[in-house]
Amino acid sequence: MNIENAQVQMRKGILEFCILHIISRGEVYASDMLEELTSARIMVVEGTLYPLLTRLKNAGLLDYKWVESTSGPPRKYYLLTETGQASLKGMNDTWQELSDSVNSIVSKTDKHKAAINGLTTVESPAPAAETSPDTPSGEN
Amino acid sequence: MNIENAQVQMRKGILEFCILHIISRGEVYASDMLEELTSARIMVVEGTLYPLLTRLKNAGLLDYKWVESTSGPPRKYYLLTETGQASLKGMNDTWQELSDSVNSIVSKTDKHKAAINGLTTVESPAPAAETSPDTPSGEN
DNA sequence: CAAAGGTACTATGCAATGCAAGGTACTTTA
DNA sequence: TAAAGTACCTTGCATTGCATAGTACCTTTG
Repeated sequence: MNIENAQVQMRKGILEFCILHIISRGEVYASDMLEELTSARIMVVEGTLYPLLTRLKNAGLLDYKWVESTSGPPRKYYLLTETGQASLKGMNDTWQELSDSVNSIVSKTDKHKAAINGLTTVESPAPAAETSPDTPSGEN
Repeated sequence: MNIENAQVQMRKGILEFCILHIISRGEVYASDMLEELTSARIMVVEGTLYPLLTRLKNAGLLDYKWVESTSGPPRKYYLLTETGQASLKGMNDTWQELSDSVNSIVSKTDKHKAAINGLTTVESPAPAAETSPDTPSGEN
């Protein structure tokens, strides 16, 4: 997949985790969540956030209350339910383990490159590998 | 989503990234990739890995060659194409930025909890929030 | 030599989430 | 009163990881 698509795919599961974190700090409405995601360089828009909030509400992880605004329509302020807090605890572990796993693989590659280059950190292109024609069975 | 599903969702995009890293170190076949994923605590099975390898091959990121085995059927040894190497470079940045984003959000929450608890690091349960009845419009 | 076991690989439909695009509704301003 | 700003909603689609069932080759055993 191309880089943009890779970014989309890598956000799956992550966005919910981030949202639960943001809401866990106290009641907050959608626009504030978007601001914080943007400042953390996770670029999402309302069309992504509202369906996610609805899904989390329906799954029992969130509750909300309407609050009148002094400058526009009323707003939904969200907070975590106890289910949501429990879910967030679990996802903390999930994220930590996944992140450790990925970083251990990445650092093995970096060490491998360092070893090949005699401890220099300059990356040199690997020699192009020859592709032999398929043998036992045809192209899949 | 529950924790197991969260793990599945969080792997989207990540698995390809890990596979590209593993293959970037030199030609390798599927069973070795599975071993390394397992040792990094990313538990996948053949039914997940082979379709991914096929997809990456079809996308031009990988090549393979058949190699006779001394103890079973022939094996496909995979290596990255130049496209695959370029893709991996891009995904390094994608992963790094996403990881930094998530960790910044997570650490903001931790600081918030520490502030609430008067700089102790012991987590205490947040008081359950009251949910008011819906007001301007019905339940979504 | 045939059957069984081990190993390697293939194919495919499904579940689930993030996304894009179009939309409604309330409040404020001109 | 209409336009602009703000807040929220809906829905179909793209994509990947997964589970399951399957094929095929090689080695070992009977």
